[in-house]
Amino acid sequence: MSLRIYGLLDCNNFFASCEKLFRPDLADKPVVVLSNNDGVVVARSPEAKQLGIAMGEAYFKIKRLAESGKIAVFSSNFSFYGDISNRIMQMLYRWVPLVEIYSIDEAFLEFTNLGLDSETITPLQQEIIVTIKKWTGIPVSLGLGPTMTLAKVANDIAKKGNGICNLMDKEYRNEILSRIEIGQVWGVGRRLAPKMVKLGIRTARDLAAIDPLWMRRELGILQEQLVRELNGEHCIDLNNAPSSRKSIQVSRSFHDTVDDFQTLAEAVATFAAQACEQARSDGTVASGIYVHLNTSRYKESYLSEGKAQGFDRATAHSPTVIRTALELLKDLFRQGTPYKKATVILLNLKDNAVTKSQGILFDMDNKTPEEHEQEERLMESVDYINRTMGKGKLFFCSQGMKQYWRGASEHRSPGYTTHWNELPVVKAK
DNA sequence: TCTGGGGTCCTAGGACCC
DNA sequence: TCTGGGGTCCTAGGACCC
Repeated sequence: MSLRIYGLLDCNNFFASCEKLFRPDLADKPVVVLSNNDGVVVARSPEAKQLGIAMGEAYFKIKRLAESGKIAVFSSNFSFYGDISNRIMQMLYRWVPLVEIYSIDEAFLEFTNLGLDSETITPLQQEIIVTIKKWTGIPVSLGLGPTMTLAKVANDIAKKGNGICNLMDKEYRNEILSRIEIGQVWGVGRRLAPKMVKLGIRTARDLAAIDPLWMRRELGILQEQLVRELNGEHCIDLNNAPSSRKSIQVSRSFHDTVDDFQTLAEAVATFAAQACEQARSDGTVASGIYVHLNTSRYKESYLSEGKAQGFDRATAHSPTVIRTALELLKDLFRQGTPYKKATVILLNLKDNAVTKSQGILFDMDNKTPEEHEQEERLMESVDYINRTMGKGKLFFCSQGMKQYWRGASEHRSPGYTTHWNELPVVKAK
């Protein structure tokens, strides 16, 4: 068994970098991207970071700066970012056969058994980040290590430096780990960090020095793995199978609180329909649905409750799912409550083809196979129309026309690469 | 003033079974 | 007084990630 080599590639300030792509005038200017509803900052260009704008800062706090033209502000434009992300992810297979797309802006790469040595690996790292920048315009960084956890650490270092870092060497690794605060380590969040500090673990190096079995008893199996991974012992494997997600979640915070049933029902119906559309496009069906409501987390009277319901037969049929969602909503709804957010989750998703083949045995919904067939064809037509005529052309009346719950998105950039009529235009002089 | 959205996995506890 | 010991399955909640 040869030593493993993992890489983590991460796009720098991804959303902000995307927004700069087709706006050369913003090349050296501070750019920030806002969350849904233009609520808070979710991405910042290096220039914006330098101005002291924090991640998660409320938009109203920097509105002045934006209006004076000191910073450029964008609402998030996920279909655009998703498209750029795809281009980058596809490129990675030029260099490695095994890729795990970890998030919209990150991927793990496996360099094991590619015949690389300490001489050849750095030039390859360099080639990857330079080529991606040249071909897509997005700056990326690439960290290497013998485990995925160490590749993550390496990436943190790479991002702060010249874009590459290699932690394969044990001595260098230990030196780096002693400079990484415990809360920075992948898998140590805001709850675990204080616990670890109490146990005297302040840096990643401290954590690596702990007896893994003791850690298992103290904090659990994941933390045991973490200790081993930091020591170069590989526990977590690349998951490069096509992702088969187990749930689909659609939720939104409302710009203003919502206290009437009708508005809430329209939102919940819309989320249910969106989730079903996603499931159908993945070829999956849900065994159940969960509806959740909550008021503002930051108010004293914080209320957060949800309810689940199974289906007689796993389904992605919008009308059925919407009906169930609205029944659950009726149960949950409390008159006079200022709701801030609603969530719909499709649970325990299964492959539609497999479910169908077993369907005859387990059907409990009293429908004939022909009726199921009909439902499916109807959904196919709806999806077809929405795909070709534009998203949301066809919808269910329970979703409502007014959709008061929808908030602001005032700074959305054009769909440069995803909408024909928003393509950038090259002007000839 | 405002304070995102979408996932995964583990753990603990109860029900139930042999 | 004593009133087994496991195992599985499910769910809710907590923790983490980006």
